[in-house]
Amino acid sequence: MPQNKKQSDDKIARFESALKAAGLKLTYQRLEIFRELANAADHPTVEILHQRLKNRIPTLSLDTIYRTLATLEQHGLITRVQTAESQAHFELTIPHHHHLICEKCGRITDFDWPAFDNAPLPEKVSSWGKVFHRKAILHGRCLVCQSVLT
Amino acid sequence: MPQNKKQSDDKIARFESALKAAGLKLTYQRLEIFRELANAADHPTVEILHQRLKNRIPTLSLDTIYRTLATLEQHGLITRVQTAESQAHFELTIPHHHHLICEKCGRITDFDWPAFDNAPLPEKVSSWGKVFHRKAILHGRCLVCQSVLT
DNA sequence: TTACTATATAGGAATAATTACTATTCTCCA
DNA sequence: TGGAGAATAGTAATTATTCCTATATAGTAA
Repeated sequence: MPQNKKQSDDKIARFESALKAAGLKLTYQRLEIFRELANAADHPTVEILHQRLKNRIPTLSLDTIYRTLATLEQHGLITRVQTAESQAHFELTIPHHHHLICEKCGRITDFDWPAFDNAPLPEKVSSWGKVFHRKAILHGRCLVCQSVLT
Repeated sequence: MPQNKKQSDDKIARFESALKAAGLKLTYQRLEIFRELANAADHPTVEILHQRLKNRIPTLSLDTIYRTLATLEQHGLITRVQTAESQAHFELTIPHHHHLICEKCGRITDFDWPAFDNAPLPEKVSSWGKVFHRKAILHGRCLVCQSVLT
């Protein structure tokens, strides 16, 4: 899959220049944490990222992941996903995408909804203030969990 | 405001019968925690509820609030609000309402958006599974925070 | 390259939010 | 009104996250 490889390289390249532009140092840890998140189809937690990365980087500390994610979030490179769980989930910053959340397994799936992105907002909203981002979150049960009892 | 008083009584009455129907005991603490949440215009955290209630109920423990909210959430009477903060926020369960979140002060404001509630979902969603609830979350800056520097 | 300086990391300690434990109290029903 | 089971208060424990500090590293300039 040369196309996916190419896209992945693009992300890394953009990441590297974004770090430089922000005056942040390009460290092995930051690169690998970002790469892991970029390749993850799910929306991993800090703990999960640590599990996945410590094979490659045995000395990687949890604190570094927390710090790195916080730094990258501040610079808009990654986004903290809102869930009702106690552990925070993360994803690359991708505009205009929305979330399906299975209330049984908790998995978060991305989907696009251009009609929602472009729909006019209700009047009350303009009297509240200025909106920068909009997000749709759908809760339900995924096909896998529908086929499971209870 | 006899109308608001009436609505509040209605909520309490429905709450009491919901507890009975669920086989849960009607305790002073549960009633007051629910009442406080029902009257709150904001979306309080456990800590805030505790602050507000301990005037009336000095011995009320944090654990009771945590336990009570968890119980009421399990029975669908209240809802845990998804935010990026570490502390959980709660509200009465009210179908078809959405959230405006100010990225400066963090305050959560409710709004209605019937056009969103009734909009057709993208095709991909039906191949994912079955959707029970949909929610729109708008991030931006409220008028008060717009008038503040930085 | 090499040396320097400021930033980043590892590892462990500390904090914050939430949940568990247990003796006591209270609700509900007979 | 009494008794059984559920709920609470107070505290201890756990979980998620952040802080602290000595060491290591990246980026820069000679």
